[in-house]
Amino acid sequence: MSLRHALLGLLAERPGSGYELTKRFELAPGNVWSASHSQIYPELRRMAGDDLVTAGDEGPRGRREYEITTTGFDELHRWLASPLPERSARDELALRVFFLWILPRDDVLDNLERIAAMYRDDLAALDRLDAQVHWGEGPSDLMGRLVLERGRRSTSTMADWAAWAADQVRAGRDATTLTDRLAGPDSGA
Amino acid sequence: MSLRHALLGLLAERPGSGYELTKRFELAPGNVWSASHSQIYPELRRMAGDDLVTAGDEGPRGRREYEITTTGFDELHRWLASPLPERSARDELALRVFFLWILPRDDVLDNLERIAAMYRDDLAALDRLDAQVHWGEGPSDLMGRLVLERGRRSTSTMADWAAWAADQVRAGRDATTLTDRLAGPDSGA
DNA sequence: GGGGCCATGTAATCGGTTACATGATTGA
DNA sequence: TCAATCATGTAACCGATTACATGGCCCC
Repeated sequence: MSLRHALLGLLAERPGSGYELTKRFELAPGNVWSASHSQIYPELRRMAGDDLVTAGDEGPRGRREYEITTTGFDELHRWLASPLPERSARDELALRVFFLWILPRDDVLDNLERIAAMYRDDLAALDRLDAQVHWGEGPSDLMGRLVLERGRRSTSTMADWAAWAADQVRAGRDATTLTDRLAGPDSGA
Repeated sequence: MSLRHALLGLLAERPGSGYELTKRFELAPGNVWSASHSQIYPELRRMAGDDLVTAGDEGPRGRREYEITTTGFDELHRWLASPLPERSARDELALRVFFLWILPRDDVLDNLERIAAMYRDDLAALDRLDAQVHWGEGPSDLMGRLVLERGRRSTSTMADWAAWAADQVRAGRDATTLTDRLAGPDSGA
């Protein structure tokens, strides 16, 4: 139930409406979590029902501002003190690489190179995000920068890995095992 | 619908039963994807219905072996040629770090250090996995090793990051902004 | 005989995505 | 006036997790 805690965390900084929280999500923690408004609105209601947040009166265009309660703060603290979650092991891109062996060697190389390029693009996107966020000097900004740096390091490592993986395939350590579209008469399948 | 393709990929190597595929999942691609038997059995049935696999006769204890069809191979190729998936941006651990700022400085450090230790454990687990897998010399083994190396690099980068993040907090660049349990009389909150 | 593993299934529930749907406000 | 953006909601569906449930086979 991470969405709930993410919302509590965002509201711990300052109150906000569902719409606003949806937008905030795309910025700072967008790097590590995402949520759509269709998920956020009902969740905020449920949280109000559980006394984790209080719902303000309806404003301008149906706008309703939520504020974290002391119960909400307690829950947030409880979450942060709970055992560390396992890493989830669900990476579709890596799964694809795992099965690339069924393709001819050239296609494998093409895939790995496109993957490397994609990671490099991701890295550039993170830099753009960094420039876009109005970093302050508070403690939450420090953590935000640390998490962004995490994304940068991770993405950069993956870009390097993909390039390295392409080299491994290219280097021919296994030229005879990967199926080769242009395989000579001697090399078999 | 990655599970379907993951199963096709595993069956592309050799046929197997639902039980066996569940076990195989934990090994080679366990690093990057996971699936439980309760998900695998019904999916194999549906896949048989879609002619992606053929179900063999019932064996010893209800065991039924599945084999990939040419339609299944086509679908697997189609998947590998489809546009690269976006990276999912769903990392609960990073989300937690993002909200650590609400804790006192010492607890932040404690968390980051435990996270670094966890990554180091993960890295050791990957090495154990490596030792456990019976790597052959085929093309699928090459890709398997590449994907495992991906996990190693990623995990190692994250371990370094967490240690670095702890240093950043410790280094006091922000000692006055992160709440400090032992804050002197002058430093306020 | 019994413990452990092989082997398969179902049902409830949950979190998330996608699509559908509506309308007010603001500024060019 | 019209487009963009603010602002909120619902419903269908889907993939995944958890728990429940059953029973055969093999070896000690």
